[in-house]
Amino acid sequence: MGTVVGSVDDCREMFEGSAQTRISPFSSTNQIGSPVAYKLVRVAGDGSLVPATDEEILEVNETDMHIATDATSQAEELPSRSSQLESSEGLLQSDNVEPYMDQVNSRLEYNEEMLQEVEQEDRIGMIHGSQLLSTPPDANIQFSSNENNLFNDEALLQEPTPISSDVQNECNKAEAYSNAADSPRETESPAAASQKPDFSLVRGEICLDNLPIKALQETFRATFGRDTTVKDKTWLKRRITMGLTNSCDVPTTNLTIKDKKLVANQEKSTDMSDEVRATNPSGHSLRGNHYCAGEEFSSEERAAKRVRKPTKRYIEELSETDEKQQNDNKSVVLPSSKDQRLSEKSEVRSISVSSGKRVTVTRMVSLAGSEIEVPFVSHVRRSRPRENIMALMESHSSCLEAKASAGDSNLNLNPSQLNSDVVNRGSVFATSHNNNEEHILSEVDQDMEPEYMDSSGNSSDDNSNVNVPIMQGAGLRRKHHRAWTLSEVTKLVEGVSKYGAGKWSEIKKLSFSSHSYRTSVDLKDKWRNLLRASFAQSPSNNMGSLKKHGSMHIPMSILLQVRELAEKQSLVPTR
DNA sequence: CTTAGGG
DNA sequence: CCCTAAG
Repeated sequence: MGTVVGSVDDCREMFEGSAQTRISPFSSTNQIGSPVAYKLVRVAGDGSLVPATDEEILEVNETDMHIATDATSQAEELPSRSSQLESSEGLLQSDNVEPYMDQVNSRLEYNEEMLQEVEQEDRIGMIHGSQLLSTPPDANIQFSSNENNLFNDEALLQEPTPISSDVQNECNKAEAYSNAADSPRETESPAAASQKPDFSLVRGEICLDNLPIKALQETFRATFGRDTTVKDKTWLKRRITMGLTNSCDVPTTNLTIKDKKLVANQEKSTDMSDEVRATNPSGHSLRGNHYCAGEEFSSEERAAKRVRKPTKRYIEELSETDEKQQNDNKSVVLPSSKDQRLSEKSEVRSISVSSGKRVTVTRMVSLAGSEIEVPFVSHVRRSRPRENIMALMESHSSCLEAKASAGDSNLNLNPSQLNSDVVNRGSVFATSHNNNEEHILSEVDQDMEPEYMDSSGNSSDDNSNVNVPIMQGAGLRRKHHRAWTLSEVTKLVEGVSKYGAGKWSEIKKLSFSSHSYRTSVDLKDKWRNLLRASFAQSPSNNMGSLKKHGSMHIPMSILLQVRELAEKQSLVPTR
């Protein structure tokens, strides 16, 4: 439907050429790159699977599944799909994209049709069993066209604005979409098909238990289209099973596969149509979604004994894991102090409070070959570093399943990272000081804060609601935004008057000792803004109408002070 | 690490 | 706010 669909060869070419980074608005990035498409899904109440949005994926990345420990809230917060639909639609409207609605709706219907077709095909394929692979070539094309439509629809839903040039975002999105649109026919992505893996091994019913490692490896290759050197039988079986069933819900016990499905592993094809619409771009319900992969894993993990759970990161990095990992694991890189700054209390709270009793939350970490138990802590990286890391990783692996190198063992680069994180935050926990600290401090701030509130109504800033708004819609930037308080501004001004502009670290140390956040850079920036404001407003006092409504109205007194100081400083640069 | 500036 | 280049 208007979407350009490349032939299988095209897909392959794109795939091999690492075309993931290529972004074409309408030809739709064909991100079937990896032969294995892991779905990040959320399990709805009825057991059906709902694809994760890209935001969810990000969230999961960040918060991992520590939220999953809070089992009760999950159930409560679990939104029905219909409500998600509503919210998503409401979102659309509020985003002023009504013009798109008709189009979107029609497209959705269309997709439903397509999905049903696919479903049918799937059934046929199942009936014919071994003929799955010999399905007409156009079947693939049809499918991918469907997927492309999905992609576009989602794009419309989430981002009425033209596709951004943000490669990273795009990649994530692409991931999510490919996930959402993945057909029940899992491994049969065009790319995989083009590589013609030997499916003879994975067809029909297989009892992996009886296979020798060699055969398992073979099967692995057939399933994922790449070789593996892993010798762990259990691991192999799990991986293969997961690949075949396209699910992570793979108990270690029952490894029999029928028709590419785990026995008693109900498919979700019927939900596909819902999924199309249910993908909620809204950040609100994300709370409830956090556990998406979490619950499944955690519950399963218990049954799965010691088998390392395939977290998302694990899966992601497994592909690019290599021999060197062994060495890397030894050296635990301690996070920079910058990482620690801004250990958001919201995080801390969510762990210590929401999980109520501090159960010895531990998680298995495979380190240097053996698995160790470490205090469970989310490797949340709310602060910059995480993004940077991701960016770096992105630039290297660039979303696409990395080289076909297979993990040599259960461990990979992750544990080290994770571990360092754990160490870091673990100490924070031990000296649970940090948690209180901020609260106390913020109280201090509040005490001298019963000040005015302005149009933005934000004097509550600081301590309380720092919940980083999960900006849905366009701009995902601004990870943490704390509105500057009047008291803060005042402090800043007086700090500048005392120590002079430019002595940000001094000011921070002496006047902002209570505000853990607000780095010297922040102060500098704020001061710059204040200057700008103070000067922009003076020439003509009729600036009122032009003033931005969102920002705080800084009292004239302060503005005047600022200007005064500014002039003073400009005359005597250093003093 | 701290500043200064550009984005 | 974020990111970086420079002391």
